[in-house]
Amino acid sequence: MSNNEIESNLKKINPEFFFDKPKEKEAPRELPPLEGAEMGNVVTRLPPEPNGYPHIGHGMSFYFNYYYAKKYDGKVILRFDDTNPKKEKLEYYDAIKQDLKWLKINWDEERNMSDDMDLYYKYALDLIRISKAYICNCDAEYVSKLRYDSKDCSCISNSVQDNLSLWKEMESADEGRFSLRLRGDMSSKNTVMRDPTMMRVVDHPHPIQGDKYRIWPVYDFACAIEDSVLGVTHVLRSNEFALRIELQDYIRGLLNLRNPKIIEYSRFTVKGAPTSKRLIRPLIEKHLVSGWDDPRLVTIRGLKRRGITPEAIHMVAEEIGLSKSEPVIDWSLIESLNRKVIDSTSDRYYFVSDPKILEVSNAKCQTIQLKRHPDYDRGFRNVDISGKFFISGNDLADLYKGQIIRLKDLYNILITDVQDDLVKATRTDEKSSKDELLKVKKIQWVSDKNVKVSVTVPGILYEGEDINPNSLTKVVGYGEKDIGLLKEGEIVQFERFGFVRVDKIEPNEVAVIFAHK
RNA sequence: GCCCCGUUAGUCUAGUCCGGUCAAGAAUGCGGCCCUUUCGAGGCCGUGGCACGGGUUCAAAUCCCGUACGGGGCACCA
Repeated sequence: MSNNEIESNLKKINPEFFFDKPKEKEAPRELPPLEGAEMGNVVTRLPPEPNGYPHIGHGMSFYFNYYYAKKYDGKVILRFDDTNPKKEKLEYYDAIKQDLKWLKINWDEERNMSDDMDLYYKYALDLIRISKAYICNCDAEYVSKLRYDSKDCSCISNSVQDNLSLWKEMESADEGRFSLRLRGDMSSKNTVMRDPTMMRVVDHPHPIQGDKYRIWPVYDFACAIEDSVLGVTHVLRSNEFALRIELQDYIRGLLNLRNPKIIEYSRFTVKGAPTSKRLIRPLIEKHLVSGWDDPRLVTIRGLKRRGITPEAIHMVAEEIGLSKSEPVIDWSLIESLNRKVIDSTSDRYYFVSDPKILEVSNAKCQTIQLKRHPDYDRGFRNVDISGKFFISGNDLADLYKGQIIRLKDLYNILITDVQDDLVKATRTDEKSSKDELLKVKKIQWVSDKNVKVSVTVPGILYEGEDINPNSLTKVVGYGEKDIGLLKEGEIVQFERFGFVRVDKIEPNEVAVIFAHK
């Protein structure tokens, strides 16, 4: 049989097989269902450490946890992981909450790990009593070496009584002298299981608890307990914690605590932007960026200042998903998603960079109305015009004598003279029929009643390993007068220039930050 | 060094557990066309990929072994 014969026979047997199925419009991307989630019974947590300002990576993580709590009609707990008094600062507790609110991520309950010190003490003593933890007085470096070699130190043979009395001693001991270590498994391939420290002395006031406590839990111990006693059902976190699941589950097992379901994903980065506090902090300290809200940074505050919206950040999270590979996204993705969010709500204004004078000889003084948005009804802006205009130097470069162009939304002009920074023209009705207008070059303009505008243009901070010294540039020009009436934080579009966010309104200048085209 | 996780178009992602419907995407980028008094938005079309090498099987992106590359862990940080 030839292929054609086979096909025609098959058509007789099952004609439906050959129908072209209509293309179904598939649903937009959505995060996958959460394993083991029951409606109304999901509890997640947002676990920031109050030691800096959150960046987009934290934002993703916050969003995932928030998203699933909402999706399953559950609860999300904001829990500050503040068990290292040396690193936490009071200002960050509040800053993080502000950033979360701006991100439109709400929480149902707020906690600090440091509120539960008594609980950690109780469980620490439980571990000692069941002989699953011991006080170790070896120095950190020595312990580290032994753990590396899977060897016990002699402290492991301390009796329960020894440990209980050493615990008392530890309460007033110098920092570094004693630690409480779990009896884990020294031969485990998973090095975090090799008798890790659970509690240690930190001789430093805590931003909330002050000097009340000197013995502090380490992350694994506090987290193992908190995730259980707070009723957390699902933990969504990045994979640097992957090896701690075994440890935290083991601790909970010893203490008869319930395990949450843990889901991991890789941390992601934005190309050319440092995406960790570890990398951002030195940039600030060396004044290579202006602060945590520098618009070149992908901190939440940096993104905000640049005009990226919370909705766009949510969309990025949904686009990336809980991926285990290591995504390196390009700014263009953020920009594209952000454009979708702001395009319909951004008023349009005219702005000319590198302004050059345009004189229109037979123009008359008048007030005209321009639409704030070409596609949506957002009202009008009034512009007073005379015969003197400013146009952008870029546009001037393409003009020539005898050319007819359109001052957008105004009228056509015939160019009569082009000099380095001056153009002369006369108003004309030529080429203004609908058909002709389609082909006529249209440029933005600003009347002589205008406002000075400076646009800060954030660029890529890193090119490969190297800092880009020209990552922040400035474009100055004139904008139509109403730009001076905008409010700080507003996002508008300068036509044929790009979207900008108003950063600061000063008496004689409006400072904006360029978001993207 | 040891251990864990990953590798699907330029980028991002679904599929991998339970092999065939996957010559695999609704994203983004790029190219083209349409629309538009913005180089924005919108619409349509196109471009382009299963890291590599073996094996198992009638059949492998999917299972097994190995290699390479990337990330993470081995803190009295989180």
